[in-house]
Amino acid sequence: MSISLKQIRYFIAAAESGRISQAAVELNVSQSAVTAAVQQLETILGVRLLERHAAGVALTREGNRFLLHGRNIMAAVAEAVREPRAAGAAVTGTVRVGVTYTVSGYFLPRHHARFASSFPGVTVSLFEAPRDVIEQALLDGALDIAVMLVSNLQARDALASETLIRSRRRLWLPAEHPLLRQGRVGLSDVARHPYIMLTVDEAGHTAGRYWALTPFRPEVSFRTSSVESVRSMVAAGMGVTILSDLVYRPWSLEGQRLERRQVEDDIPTMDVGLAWRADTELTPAARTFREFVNLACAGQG
Amino acid sequence: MSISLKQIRYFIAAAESGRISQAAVELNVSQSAVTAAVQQLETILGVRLLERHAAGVALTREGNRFLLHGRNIMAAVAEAVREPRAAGAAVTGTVRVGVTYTVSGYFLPRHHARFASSFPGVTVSLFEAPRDVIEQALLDGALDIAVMLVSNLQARDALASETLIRSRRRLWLPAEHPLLRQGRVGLSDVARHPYIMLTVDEAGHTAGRYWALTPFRPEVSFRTSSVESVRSMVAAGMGVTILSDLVYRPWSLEGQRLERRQVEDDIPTMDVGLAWRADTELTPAARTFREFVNLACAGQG
DNA sequence: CGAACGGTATCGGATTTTTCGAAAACGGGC
DNA sequence: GCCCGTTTTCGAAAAATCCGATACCGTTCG
Repeated sequence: MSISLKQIRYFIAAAESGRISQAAVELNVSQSAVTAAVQQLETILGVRLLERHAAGVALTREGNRFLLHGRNIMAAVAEAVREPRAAGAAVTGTVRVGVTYTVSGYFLPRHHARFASSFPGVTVSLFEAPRDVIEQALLDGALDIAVMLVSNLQARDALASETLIRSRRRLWLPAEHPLLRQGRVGLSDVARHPYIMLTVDEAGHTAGRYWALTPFRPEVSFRTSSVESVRSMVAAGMGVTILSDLVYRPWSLEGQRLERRQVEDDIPTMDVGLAWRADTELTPAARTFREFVNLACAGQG
Repeated sequence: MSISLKQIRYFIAAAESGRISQAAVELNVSQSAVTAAVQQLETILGVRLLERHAAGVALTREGNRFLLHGRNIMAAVAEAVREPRAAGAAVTGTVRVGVTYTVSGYFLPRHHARFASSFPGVTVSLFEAPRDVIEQALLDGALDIAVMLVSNLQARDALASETLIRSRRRLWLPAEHPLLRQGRVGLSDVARHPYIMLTVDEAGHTAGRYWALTPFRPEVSFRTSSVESVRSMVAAGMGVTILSDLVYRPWSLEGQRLERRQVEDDIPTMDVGLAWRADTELTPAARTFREFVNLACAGQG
């Protein structure tokens, strides 16, 4: 049997009032219904959520934690039900969106078609460029909004930004690589193998930041601006690399397998997000775009 | 009748496979069950979610939108069910938390007791100070993490941060104020009335930023570092102010009523969030604290 | 020490909801 | 105009939920 919203609603009421019988009154159901709902929840989760006392019930640690989750779920449901009628049929206009390399290939495509069908009146005009060009275009007013790696953002004062997803960077290896069999893998181990360096989206610069915290340096054997090329070279055993899960695929174009491993050292995540000019209001079309992408990325951050 | 998780699950399956009958097979239920679930959903929401064609079903605009919400809900549920057993009973240690004025009075109390009971092994050591002092303490390693107004953060390179909640800033007015009856209210209107300026948490500096975008200036009649005092003075009709919803209460300490109105001009939100030193890993206790506060604030941002 | 009290757990029966399978209606494509 | 795959409809069967009464348990008070 599976969890249900009713169980969550009853549990929240019981937790908040501190008495099952009181919660039952507030919910306009019988006390036994609330008791049963909480018990079902406890059975499914395999945890005791409430401590039963003579004076009522109190939350256990796990109950406390689940209460937070439960409230989030109910909030998400309320948001979903909240006037789905006004689904922006009326919004029209053009939104000029700047994107960087990684974003245009690996992030935006998932959402683009969906946005177009949700908002037929809004035209998305895409513009791919390096980070600095996009920042300037935003400041000049040539772009309304940008989807980019916000961790690389420079003009933090003049541009507002928000993070949409965080993608973990991990070590990419060919199948049968010795590091796959090793217990722990750190940057010191990576430094002993040829390294394929990606050069787009300031990947080299980012890599420099976390390598700089160690005494080691990657032994770069090849630099390329193509992720497909990185995959092929790693799969062919010509080197290893560290890149984000967002651009990872288990197969190279030639069909050879790629493996992936967590690195012990602390490597920052790759943060994809939105940026726009801070001191001007977004156009209606841009605001719509922002809301949509936010919604589409919620709950997978 | 109310929405249920089953309906959402069935709808998502139908939307993804594009055929109700196919979705039914995947869900191991009959076609009619899926049909009924989608219809119930459509009835409750008052919107058509799927277009029925001879070849199957396609999402409407509203269906598209609801699909995103539905996925978020299911993700939230999955997260809630995911091993609630390991609810950090084992985590022990001390986390040194820096807070600024607004946070310590209006944000943290809600979560503090709850955190303490969820993680009895973790001691929270609180330290209230102005923003600049806290930033320095983070950099010095005297604090593990801080809860503060991240929009005011200065050391953006050395400190990592994330936003927890955004609180809208609105105009506070005494009951029966003429601006309450006016159609639209902008900063130009506010400038014509005496203004009570709060001086804590760089509120004055923040206010300066959005006033600077207009030709108007607030006619400051009084400056204070006490929010209670602001409330009392506004309630008594001695002036108006613009402050965030987080610190708003409908009554002053004397029991007089306060009203609140949206301002036409674009006023930035007050963003409460976490900050910590970027180049060192969080301690286990600090990580626990971070995860907890994130969870507690999800779905109300 | 025992009875009264306030609370939760349990149980059987009634009710509501959900599900199923078959048949009917629908819409394109040939 | 008919065929095919699909969705909708419908009544009966199954499942679940709910209720109310009762049993139970710990505290408090006489």
